[in-house]
Amino acid sequence: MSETIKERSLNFVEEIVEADLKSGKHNGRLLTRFPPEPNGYLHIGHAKSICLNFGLAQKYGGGTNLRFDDTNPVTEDTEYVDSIKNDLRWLGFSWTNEMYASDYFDQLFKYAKKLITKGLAYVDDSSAEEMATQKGTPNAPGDESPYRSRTVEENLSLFDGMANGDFAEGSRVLRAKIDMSSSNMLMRDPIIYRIKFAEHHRTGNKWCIYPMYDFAHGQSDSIEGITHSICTLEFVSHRELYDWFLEQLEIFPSKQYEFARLNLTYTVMSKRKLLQLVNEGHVNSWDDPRMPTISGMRRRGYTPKSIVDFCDRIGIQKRDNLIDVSLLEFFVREDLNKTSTRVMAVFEPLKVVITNLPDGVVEPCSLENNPEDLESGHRTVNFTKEIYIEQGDFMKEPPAKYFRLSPGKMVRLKGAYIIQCDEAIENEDGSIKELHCSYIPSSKSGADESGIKVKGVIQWVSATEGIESEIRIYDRLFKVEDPSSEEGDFKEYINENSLEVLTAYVEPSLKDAKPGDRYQFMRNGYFVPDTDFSSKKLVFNKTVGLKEGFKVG
RNA sequence: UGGCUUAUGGUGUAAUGGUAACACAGCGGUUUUUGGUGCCGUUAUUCCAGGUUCGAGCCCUGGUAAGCCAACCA
Repeated sequence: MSETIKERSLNFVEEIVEADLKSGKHNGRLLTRFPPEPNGYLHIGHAKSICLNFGLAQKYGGGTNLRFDDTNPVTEDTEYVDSIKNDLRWLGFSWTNEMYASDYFDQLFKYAKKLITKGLAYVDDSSAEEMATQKGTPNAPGDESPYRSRTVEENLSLFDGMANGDFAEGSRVLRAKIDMSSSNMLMRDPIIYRIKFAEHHRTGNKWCIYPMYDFAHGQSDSIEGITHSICTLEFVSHRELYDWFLEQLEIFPSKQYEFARLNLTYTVMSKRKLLQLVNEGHVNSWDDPRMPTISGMRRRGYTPKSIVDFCDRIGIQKRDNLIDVSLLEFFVREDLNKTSTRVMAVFEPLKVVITNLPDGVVEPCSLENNPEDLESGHRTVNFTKEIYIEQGDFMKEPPAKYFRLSPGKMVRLKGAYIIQCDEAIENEDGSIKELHCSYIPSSKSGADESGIKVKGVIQWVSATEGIESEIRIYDRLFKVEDPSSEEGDFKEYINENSLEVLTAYVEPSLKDAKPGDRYQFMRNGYFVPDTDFSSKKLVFNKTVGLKEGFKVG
């Protein structure tokens, strides 16, 4: 094979990085950052950003800081810090430094004073409503605040007063003095500090004033020496302000670049909406397997590799996108197909009596653990006189090309024998009660001398040795592709039937399943032990189904 | 009556002035002791109108459409 692997083309951020590296900017140093606010759990959209930021550093020999953007104590909590770090590690990334915007509160306070001293910031006593009016609209310029012309000395003293707790929450703010008629609303004297008598998860009660995002993020980047500060598209108009602060403060000129956030079909991706789903009980928790959170996907059975591969494939761009969830499912199937142990489970049992197998006989059968992995070995499953098969694997009057069981027809029981259906015993209502079949003794799997060729191979579970297990099957959370763009509230489009719980018979080996084990229930799908799993009560989550070929009806 | 950003098959991503390609999805075939996997094949694409050029998805002009911006959120 002499195929030349075509070099993967660069996305626009990589092009910028390569150009900067080539031109010797920052002496070839590269430092990115992943800046979550600790007010919610990470989701698949964050994974895109994580793969970009950490991936860039890995590819070009730089570093990535994990920085918690914790400037709003009202919504933030250490619980979220821990979950974010846990998710990041699980995805397989390690950060250069663990940082907190709150570590810079002292420095930020000094920066604010510097701005005041330069005549570029002032304390404003206007109410929120008054300031909103002053702001104007995107189509009309704003008006200057009556407090805009306070002296440097007065501003300095008032700002100290704010920090000392002399003023009531909401009574005063510090604003940058820029341009009330700018076409960019963010440049119309943005608020940079507000009073909040709230306990911060790290600084406790040290502060009662907290910087706004725009007065914290760029400066934090600058303090850390971040070379490429990558964020999502809604921050494009913040860039002008970002640059303005760093320039006026005369500090390290980090640069901001923006890419389009990820949207996935049949789900929502904003933390606000996900929080609503949790708080209003539409799902059970942040790590509910239906959630697009990293923790939910982990519990659902997604692998880190499948998520990283997905992020790699969707690329980085500036246009809005809505990615088909089937692409995500492709990557998890691709990974799980190679790595998961094959086992047998029956969800809708139909009893089969093997009439020519004597009572009490137990016939050990050897089954491959994974045909895709020759190292995975074999296990023994016992064949007994009474077994269960899937109801759908028998039809009294089968359609054309139906390869499973029907009166007089044969199928192979996976890893065991070929059986023939001799008689279907019916209940009074005409439904099938059980099947009487005979097995072909010379057809044992691996030693088949019968010469019989059958097209159908089905899974089965011994009725005497199989064990019961709870199975949780998940469907898409929403009934429409893009709930956020539909009329009305997104919650009107919730799929009420996204969770189905049933009881199945599974082969005995699953009693020893452990968290993190991954299984393919043959001819069905991929399943993982849930966090509720115990050897006394087996609980499996369905990650994703196998691709379906032939469909009856 | 503004500013900014974007526009390539059904979905997503390439093509960096020179044959519009790759993945997913779909469809068909083949292999198979999973109707899975693998392998092979196949359908379908440059928002519109002008312009520059030997040549335009790419450059220019003008439209159109979509997204973002008026939180003491990030």
